[in-house]
Amino acid sequence: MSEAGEATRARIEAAALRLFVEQGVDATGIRDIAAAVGLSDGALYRHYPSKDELVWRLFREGFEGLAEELEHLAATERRASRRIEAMVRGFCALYDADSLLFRFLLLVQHGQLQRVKPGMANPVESVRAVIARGMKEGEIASADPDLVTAMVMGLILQTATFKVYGRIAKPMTALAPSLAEACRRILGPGSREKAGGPRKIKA
Amino acid sequence: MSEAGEATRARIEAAALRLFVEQGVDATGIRDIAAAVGLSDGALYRHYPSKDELVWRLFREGFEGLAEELEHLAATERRASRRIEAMVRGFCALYDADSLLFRFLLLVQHGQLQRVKPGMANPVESVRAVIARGMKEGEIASADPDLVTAMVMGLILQTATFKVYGRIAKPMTALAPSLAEACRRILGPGSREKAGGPRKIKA
Amino acid sequence: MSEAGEATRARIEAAALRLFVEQGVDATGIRDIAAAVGLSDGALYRHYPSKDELVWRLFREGFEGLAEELEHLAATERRASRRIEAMVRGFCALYDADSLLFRFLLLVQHGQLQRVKPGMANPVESVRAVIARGMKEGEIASADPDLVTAMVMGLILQTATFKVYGRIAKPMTALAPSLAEACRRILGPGSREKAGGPRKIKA
Amino acid sequence: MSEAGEATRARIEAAALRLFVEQGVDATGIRDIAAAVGLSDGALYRHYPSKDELVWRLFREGFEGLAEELEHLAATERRASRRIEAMVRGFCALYDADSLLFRFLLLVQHGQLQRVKPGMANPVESVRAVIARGMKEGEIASADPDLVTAMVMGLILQTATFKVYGRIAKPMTALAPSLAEACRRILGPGSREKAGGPRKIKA
DNA sequence: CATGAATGAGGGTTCATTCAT
DNA sequence: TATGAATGAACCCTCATTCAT
Repeated sequence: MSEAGEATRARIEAAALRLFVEQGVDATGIRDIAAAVGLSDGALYRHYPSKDELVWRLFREGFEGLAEELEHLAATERRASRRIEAMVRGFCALYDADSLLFRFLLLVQHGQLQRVKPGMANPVESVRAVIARGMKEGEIASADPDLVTAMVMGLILQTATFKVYGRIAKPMTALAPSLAEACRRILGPGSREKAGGPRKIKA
Repeated sequence: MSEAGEATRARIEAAALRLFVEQGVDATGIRDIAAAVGLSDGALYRHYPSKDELVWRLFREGFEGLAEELEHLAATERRASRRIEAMVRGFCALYDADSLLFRFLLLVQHGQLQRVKPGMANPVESVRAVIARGMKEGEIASADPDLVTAMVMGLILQTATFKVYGRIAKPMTALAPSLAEACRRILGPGSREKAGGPRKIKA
Repeated sequence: MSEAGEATRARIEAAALRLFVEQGVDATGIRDIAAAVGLSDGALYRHYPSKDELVWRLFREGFEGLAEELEHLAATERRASRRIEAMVRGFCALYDADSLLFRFLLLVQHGQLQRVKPGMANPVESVRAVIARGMKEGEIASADPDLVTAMVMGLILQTATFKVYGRIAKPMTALAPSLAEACRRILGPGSREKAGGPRKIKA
Repeated sequence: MSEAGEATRARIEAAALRLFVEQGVDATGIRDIAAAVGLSDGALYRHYPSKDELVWRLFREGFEGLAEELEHLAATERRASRRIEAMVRGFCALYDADSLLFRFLLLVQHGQLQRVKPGMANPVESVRAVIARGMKEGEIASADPDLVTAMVMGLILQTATFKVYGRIAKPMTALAPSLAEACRRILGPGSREKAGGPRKIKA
């Protein structure tokens, strides 16, 4: 009972994710998903109360899962620069392992972000927390943490986006060192670093 | 006729842009736009052959207009680093002047980018061209130009996105110096620069 | 414009009323109505925002129209017994002229009555008002006006219902004198009437 | 099995009756009923072959049960006027004891009456038989028995309906004497009664 | 007996688009 | 040009019913 239900649910999620990414959410009908899974339309409603809810759950799982993974990654390191690097590498590995999920996240974020509640695990907050802490502890140059977070995330996400559109062919994992180095430069050395490095970004 | 037609068309575009950004493209009906302009539904078809076409024209105008503006900006400077800075400042100024347009571009890009033909003016190509040329001429550290383009653009675009969601309050113009500085760091010094700067990004 | 719209609306109402009575409201689809009018399904929504609203408007028009007619009828007479008689005769005439409307009212009342707002014209209130006034002015035997209203209305409505089911063949108009006489008996003589008549109903 | 089956069936009927009255038959799904009883949807089909059948059996049981009760009541008395009074009192007592059943009967009658076959016990026929016999035996004024039946029944049913809608607060039992008195007046004295009473209704 | 996943027809409704006026 | 009635396909969803477990 639970077994068959679970399996069906997983197949629905996989099919929905793929179709949403391939055709867009609005262009993908509940019937398309059902047909892809080999089910009738009505059957989907045993597993999800509505299409909106299906989209939201897919988004939420990926969104929160990513945040938790990033936080886990950050927790494995003690210095800010190493934390960032771990997160960058981790993200790249996740992307290569399941790019569909990230393309979906990228695709629907504008519609779903407003449903994200303050208490939820949130990758943006995860990154921001590492950066803000690094600034406070003097390992990262002081600056507006939101701006720096935006820049660091944009770096990564736009690279992933370029991959989606075929502008970049290499796997993200191969680019991880370069992305990490770019992050390092943007973050700059904190006050506790030895002098002589590049000046910080203030903003 | 042309005069009144032009004016009507401008009002349609303005209303459509606003509604598309506020509610999403699919959630905005032809009737919503017509009502916002004070027209009946059928009347819109005097000006645009279809909703898809309206979206595409809006996208294309903004997309090509941005590319042309960026190229114009780049042409005002002779050194790569100055070109980049001019483009960053120019983009920020444009964003502050008409953020709706950029939000629209950000919103619909995933659906429209595939319609962009090679010959069209393209902001990504504009940025990439400046970067590639800077590399060839030794003003920018050699690296994969696509990767560097992605990183530079991501920097800017994600910051703009953060603004959209209220994470960042300052106008983009105020952030332009910081964004330009970040770009400079990512691009690194070329082989013709004096030694002692940070190492280049290779990727 | 208005002309064609009005005409279509009238045809929709007539078809809907007939189908609702023939098959029941829930068993009648929007498509059935559209087909009966020779329209496509979507076209109905230019005239009515929803099926529920169509039902409600039909009910409301009939309900309020009946109330107004009854009040008009009552206003033509000065003595309570004559008022009642006028209302009974009037109702019977209306029924014979448009039995579909009354069958519809009878059919959907249980679902629509809760939407009736206190301020609305209401046939029950109209009848009750005449009865209550007759009691106050001593022309009708004092009793619980709600109970008496129920009895008087039930008299009439159940007769109409019997007609619907074919138990009674004669037109309501032919039965009006008998119905009026029955009402008279139920209402009884007021304190101002001469003695010797039947005793009043107290309840 | 029979024992548990019987109990389950009773719980299903009680839940169905309540939900049908509260929400309407069409608005009440098989799932609502199942959930109210603590069963799964499919399980109901062990007890009833279809929803229509469930509705019909509920109606039939109440309809025939009422007829039988009325006939039993009528059989306890020998004079027509006493018979009517007994039926009125009996109906009122039944209503107060199980108003849900009568509300259900009132609610679904328009849809179910056409399934009533001539041979079935039928409260309308029961009442009509008493009235017709009373006329034949000279205890009730001669008139169209169907009309008189309609009037008598309407008297009672509309009062019950008013109770449903809160227009009348007292229990039906308390109103029984008034209702009986009203019936007496409508029926009038037969030819065997002493002179001087009110004239008969002819119709 | 009971479960709950699945069916599939049908529900009301929306919407881009057309066209007579 | 502009209107708004009309189209018709497609949408998401509900629901009575069936059936393997």
